[in-house]
Amino acid sequence: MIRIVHCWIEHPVRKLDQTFTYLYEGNVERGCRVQISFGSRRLIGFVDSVEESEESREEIEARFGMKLKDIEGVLDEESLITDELHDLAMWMRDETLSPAIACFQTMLPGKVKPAGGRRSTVSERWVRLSDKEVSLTPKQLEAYLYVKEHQPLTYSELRKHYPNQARILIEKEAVIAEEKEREGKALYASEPEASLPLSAEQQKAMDEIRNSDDSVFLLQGVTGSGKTEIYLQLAAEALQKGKQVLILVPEIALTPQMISRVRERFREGLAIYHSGLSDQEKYEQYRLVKTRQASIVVGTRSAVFLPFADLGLIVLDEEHDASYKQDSQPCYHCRSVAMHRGLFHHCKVILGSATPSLDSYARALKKVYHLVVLKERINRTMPEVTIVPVRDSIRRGGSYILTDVLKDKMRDRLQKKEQIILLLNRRGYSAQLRCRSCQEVLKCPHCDLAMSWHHDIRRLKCHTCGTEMHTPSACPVCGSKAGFMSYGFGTQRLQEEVQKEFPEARILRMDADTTGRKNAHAGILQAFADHEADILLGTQMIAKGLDYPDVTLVGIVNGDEGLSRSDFRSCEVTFDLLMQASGRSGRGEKNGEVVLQVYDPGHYAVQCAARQDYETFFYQEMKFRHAGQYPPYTYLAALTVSSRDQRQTDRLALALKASLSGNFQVIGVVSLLKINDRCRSRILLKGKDEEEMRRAIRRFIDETDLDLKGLKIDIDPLYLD
DNA sequence: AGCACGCCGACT
DNA sequence: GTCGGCGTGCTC
Repeated sequence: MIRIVHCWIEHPVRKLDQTFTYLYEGNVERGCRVQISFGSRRLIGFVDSVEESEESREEIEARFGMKLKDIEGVLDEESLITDELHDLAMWMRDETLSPAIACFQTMLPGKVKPAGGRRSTVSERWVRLSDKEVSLTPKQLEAYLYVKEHQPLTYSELRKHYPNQARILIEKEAVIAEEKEREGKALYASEPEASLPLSAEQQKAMDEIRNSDDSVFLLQGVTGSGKTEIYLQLAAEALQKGKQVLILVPEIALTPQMISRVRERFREGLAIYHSGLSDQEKYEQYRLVKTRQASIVVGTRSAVFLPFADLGLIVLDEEHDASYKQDSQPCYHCRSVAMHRGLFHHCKVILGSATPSLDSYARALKKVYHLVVLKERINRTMPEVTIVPVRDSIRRGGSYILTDVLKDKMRDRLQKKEQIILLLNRRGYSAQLRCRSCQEVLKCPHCDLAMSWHHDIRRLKCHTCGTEMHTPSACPVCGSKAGFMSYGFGTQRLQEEVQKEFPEARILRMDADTTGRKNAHAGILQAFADHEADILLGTQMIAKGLDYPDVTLVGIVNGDEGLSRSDFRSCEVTFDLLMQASGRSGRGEKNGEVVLQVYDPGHYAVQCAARQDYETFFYQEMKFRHAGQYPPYTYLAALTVSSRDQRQTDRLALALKASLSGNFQVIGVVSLLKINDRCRSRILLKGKDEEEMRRAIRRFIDETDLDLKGLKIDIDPLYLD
């Protein structure tokens, strides 16, 4: 018998996004990686399907009308993916219009990706008793009995207890040592904590979800209303039925509280999965899920692809968060994938947020999702919000960084020994430098964006590509040596200002510059939780999820800066940020307060956030979206072309525009800013029928003979600038 | 993407 | 006469 094997080729080229047929006489199944020769090169293939045939090789080749090569070797004994995940990859290929192999690569942990990555897995030495009788010294006998009691155990653990005996036991063959693939350990609570009592409102929400036959729920609960407890109690029920649970969070480093609450609650194994893990660690967590040693997973976007066999619940916390969308190929949205998997497993999917995305809330109002609302905070108090117009402060000769109102309130809280969070959504010291002579902003040599001055390292940084450099002695535009003026301010400058104003205060700064090291997030947050500082100051990364009972004042320094962006979602993003950040205040016994320093105090995003009024914001923003025919009233698809050469970029973009037509608008070509030395141009499709736009793009890809490298397709893009 | 094959200009 | 330019096209 011979096997006819159809494989995807490890090649990200669009033209090669098809299966190629090989022959193999040994055993191989769908979802294994295979070594093949392709043209003159040796590549890895990923098996899509296998046909068993009794025909001769010649008969098969005649049937296919071509000569077929043999598979040179099989890399995996068992399939890396379930049939469900295989279908999911195919669905993603359709949905995101990206090559199948790119979908498989996204789904699998680095170690077992079809392409790239170090293949070898880390192994570990394990010891167990042999059945050989040998004479031992008393100390050796003690070690021998230790193995007997604790086996199987690792060699390194035996060495820890019996450093001098371990090797001799193996030499005497009293115990056998063998190498095994290293396994991860699931986390458990040895003594699970009891559920917290639910408020009447929580109980009602819980019952509504539990007793409904709907599959997708939008749980909208104001910050501090106790959504997590509902997740945990629903999870407990699913686990009790022997099912698995997936809890998705936007960014793992910022949710230590979520992890510890999940870990302390259940006796079942917990796996943690996020992009900060090394390939080996990811692989271990993946194995934990596959072997069902872990029944519950807390993870970020990529965790949605773990090989669950029997999911009982999927939770997507902070469902509006932009990090659920991958902005490189395949540009998938974790929310859609989660719902797709929920459908397959017949399990409930809970989308949770205080500020649902407009798209989700609109769907909930249309009853596509089942809307469940929590209106009250557990402690029944909402923070008191003060809007402070920065212009007034400037007009009166005050600071444009810290207004007097904010300073007074900070002084008051510091005196009471309560904690303060200050949010400024910009890193660095100053935002930009301008030439004193020609007034041009100093830009990154690789991107069309302003360089930011970082005072601590006395260098300029590009926040987009990471380039660092010294201040040039002459202006690169006009050549003048007149020097530069700084404009705008970032977290470093804010820290300096606050320290000047409150010399006694202990300040922690948290932004991309102070959290570069692994686990630096956790360290800073822990220090703040332990009251090692009075003020936590940082970028938007401190706006999400944190829960510190002694924080009674949150100051948002440049609250509405986001409104000046040109993106159609900028109001929504700003509103979310203000709401989320305000929610960090007054979560404990003491009443909380929030100060919003803004330039446009009348803007509806600011006004609604100050009143914690999601509904009014929603309807206002929907009017704006309707007027501009933006999502959720229409669907968008962004096609971005990039290359080193502006002319080449334009050529492909224009060809794209010329050949795309259908019942949708084609907007552009728009030239975007250069990033990392790549010129970029974009075309935007806007229409009522998403599938029709996909069909048109697919047709173009199939029929064009242009070189499509550098083309990024993003169906339903989140940001346009 | 590679790496063939392929059809025209300047050299020993 | 040949060496080699990189244009076009294929890879089971």
